[in-house]
Amino acid sequence: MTYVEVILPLPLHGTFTYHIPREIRSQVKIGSRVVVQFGKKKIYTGIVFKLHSENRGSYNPKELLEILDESPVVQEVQLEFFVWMASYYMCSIGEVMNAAMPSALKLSSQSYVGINPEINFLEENLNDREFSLLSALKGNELSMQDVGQHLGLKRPQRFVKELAEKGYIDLFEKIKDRYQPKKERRIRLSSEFERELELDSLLTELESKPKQIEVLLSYLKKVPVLEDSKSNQSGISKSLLIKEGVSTSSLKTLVKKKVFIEWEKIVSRLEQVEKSHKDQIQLSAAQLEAKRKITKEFEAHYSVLLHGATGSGKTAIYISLIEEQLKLGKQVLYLLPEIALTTQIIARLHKVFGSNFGVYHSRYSDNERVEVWRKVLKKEYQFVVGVRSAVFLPFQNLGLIIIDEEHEPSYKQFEPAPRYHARDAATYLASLHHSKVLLGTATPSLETYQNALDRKFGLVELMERFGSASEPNLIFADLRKERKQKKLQGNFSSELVNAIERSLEQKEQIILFQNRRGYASYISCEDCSSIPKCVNCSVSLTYHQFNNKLVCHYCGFNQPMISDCTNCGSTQLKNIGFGTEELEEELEILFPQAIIQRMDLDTTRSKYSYQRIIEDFEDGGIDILVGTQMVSKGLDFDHVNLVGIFDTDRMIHFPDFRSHERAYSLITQVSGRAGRKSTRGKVIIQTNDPGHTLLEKVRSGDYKQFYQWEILEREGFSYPPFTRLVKIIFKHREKVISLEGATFFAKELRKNMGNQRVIGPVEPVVGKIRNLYHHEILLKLEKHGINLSAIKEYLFTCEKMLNQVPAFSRVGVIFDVDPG
DNA sequence: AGCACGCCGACT
DNA sequence: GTCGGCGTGCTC
Repeated sequence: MTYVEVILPLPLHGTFTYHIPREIRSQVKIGSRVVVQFGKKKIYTGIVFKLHSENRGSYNPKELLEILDESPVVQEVQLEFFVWMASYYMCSIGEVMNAAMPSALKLSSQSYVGINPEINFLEENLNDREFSLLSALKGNELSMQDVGQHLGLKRPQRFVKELAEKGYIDLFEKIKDRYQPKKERRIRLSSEFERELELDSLLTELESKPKQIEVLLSYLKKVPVLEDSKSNQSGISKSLLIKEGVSTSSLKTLVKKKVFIEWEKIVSRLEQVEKSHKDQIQLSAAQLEAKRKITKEFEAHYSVLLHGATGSGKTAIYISLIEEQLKLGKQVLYLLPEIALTTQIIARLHKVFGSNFGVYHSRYSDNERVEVWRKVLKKEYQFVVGVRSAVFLPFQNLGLIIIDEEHEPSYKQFEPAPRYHARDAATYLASLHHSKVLLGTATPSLETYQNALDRKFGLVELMERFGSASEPNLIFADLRKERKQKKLQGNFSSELVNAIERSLEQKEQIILFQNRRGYASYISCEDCSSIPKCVNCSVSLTYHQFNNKLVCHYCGFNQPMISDCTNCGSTQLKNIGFGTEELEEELEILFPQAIIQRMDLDTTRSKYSYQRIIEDFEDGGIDILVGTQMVSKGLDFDHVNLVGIFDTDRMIHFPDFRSHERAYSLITQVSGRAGRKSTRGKVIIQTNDPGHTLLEKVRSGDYKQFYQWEILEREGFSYPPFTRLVKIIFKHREKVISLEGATFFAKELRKNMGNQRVIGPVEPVVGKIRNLYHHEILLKLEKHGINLSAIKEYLFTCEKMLNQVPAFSRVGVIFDVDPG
């Protein structure tokens, strides 16, 4: 084997051939990381995909520079998974690699400049700029960016290249961001004082040095050296000892005297929790029955849908199934959407599994992710709970994948590629491992439910709420009526205001839900009705009160809040629409005595703020919690007896074929937060149209009724689950070119695929993002009797054709398979 | 993607 | 001249 095919983390199709130097030929293994040069200078980490002896391409392969791993960090099944994902979601395998691996595992190089030590130059021969750079480089290396900054040049390459040619400086590539193991300084007593006699004489010796005695006694208090000499071996962390308030300098002296030994130990960043055997889960009769049915259904199906009402205790069933798999020596992946992976659920799992499982979360740092990756690889973790990207972890023998809240749209990644759906990807992953898949939700996606009805998936229902919890009482507050009767107070119906009052009196807690999706409050001038817009995107700016700024939710552009209209100068500016901030403000006026807390992206930005709010709410430190989707999932509170839902109509009428499905599940999920224990909860849904069919279905509380109604709509308009969609997105700086490019593409598609299957091009709701104009084509493909991979090939051909037209050569094309 | 190269127009 | 701004082509 003289050549390797290497996957590089780039948006370029295919793998790249490199020659293996003879000396390292035996060490190259599939799945190991290697270091290669790609292009003129850039150095990347790639993954060995294949070994072979024939160089088929017309390229002259470069040499492999280095092998980073003795044993593979990527499993062969994973590579198979990568290949599938790249082809199904129409992206490069490099993009899959990029999404899959924590960045600390895929180092890349940066250009650096250093002084050439072999050359002596005369300062008087240098011009100002040369002198400036060379003095900055004395005993120093600078990155290309640093050079640019230092000299005030946007393109330092030109100048640097010239200097390098003169031989004054050296150019080299340096690898950045290597994984750093966490190190801890530890202290232990020198072993010669481990016995009583020596220790006594040491104490006598130190008699005149009270501070040092103090250090010693502090240590002995923490580490009982005499009683248990083994405890001295691992000693104590230095910072812990210092926290005891001992003098740092005395400790230093004692280390110098060799009384104490100080050393560095590599420690895990991951939380260590001891297993508490107290928390054996007890399943109720209904849960046991559901579990038995699941096991039964797995005999005939790979995938089973657990359709369980909110509050029916699905998690307990999962835990029980996970325990079974672990006993069989199988691995388990438990997927949760971002917002549902809370400290509550992690704490619950810790109680049962100790620290024997991994948590894979976006709040984790890259170094932490590498540690989880490595532990899965070494099989130290047989079980991982994680978000979307946890499907990429190096599992070797999965027995079960649980996808909780299966219907959640956040399982679909949109940017960047791969635009994968974690539920569907996990289902494929399971097939590679011959593993089972359990999908859990109270409100299944239409796709999944249809699969269940068609008996492609097993179906188990668990409709009984756990314990004494009862169904919440749903009340629809008619906003239109109240508006006529002038009973509305701001955004609050009298019905809701009264209910909040009662709850506050009863010392019960309240959750208010405001969905901001596709909608945000904006500013409008009352005189000329102009609206401040983002300079890069075609969206209105959202007003953020906490920092008094106008912010673009697409690109992050922001500007200070304006006091008068930029168009006509009028000071009559009006806040249109409302977000959580405005609700919070209104509440403060309506209920000045209540403690109100807002929970949304803005208030949960820092690492622990989310947790803090939840804990505060649990402890009763908050009366009213106002939030976005974050409050809808995975939180079990015992003292919430009222839930208020705002903005129902916008949810229902959002311009998207899934809006009904989304609205149904959101309302149902949020409602489930009410009355988890003993008391019957109340849910007030504010709407202008209480008679809407969707709300009728919500009221019935019967998912099947909703399904039967909505599935007809989908069939009638040929939407999923009856078809498969591919969205094709076109981007260009010029609006006309974007449109014309899309039109060209659509015409080509219609020629070969017929008029029926091709929709568009259309300008999306947000037509301009980051200064690029977007247009979209929607391709509707039948589920059966169609060669999907041939169509995908054809789409790539169309892309090439488009880019061959000089006018459209710069039109960016994105394929989004099964768009969200 | 990231980089080099080359062309152009705008400054001192 | 020299700089910054693009557009273009190429990478095993």
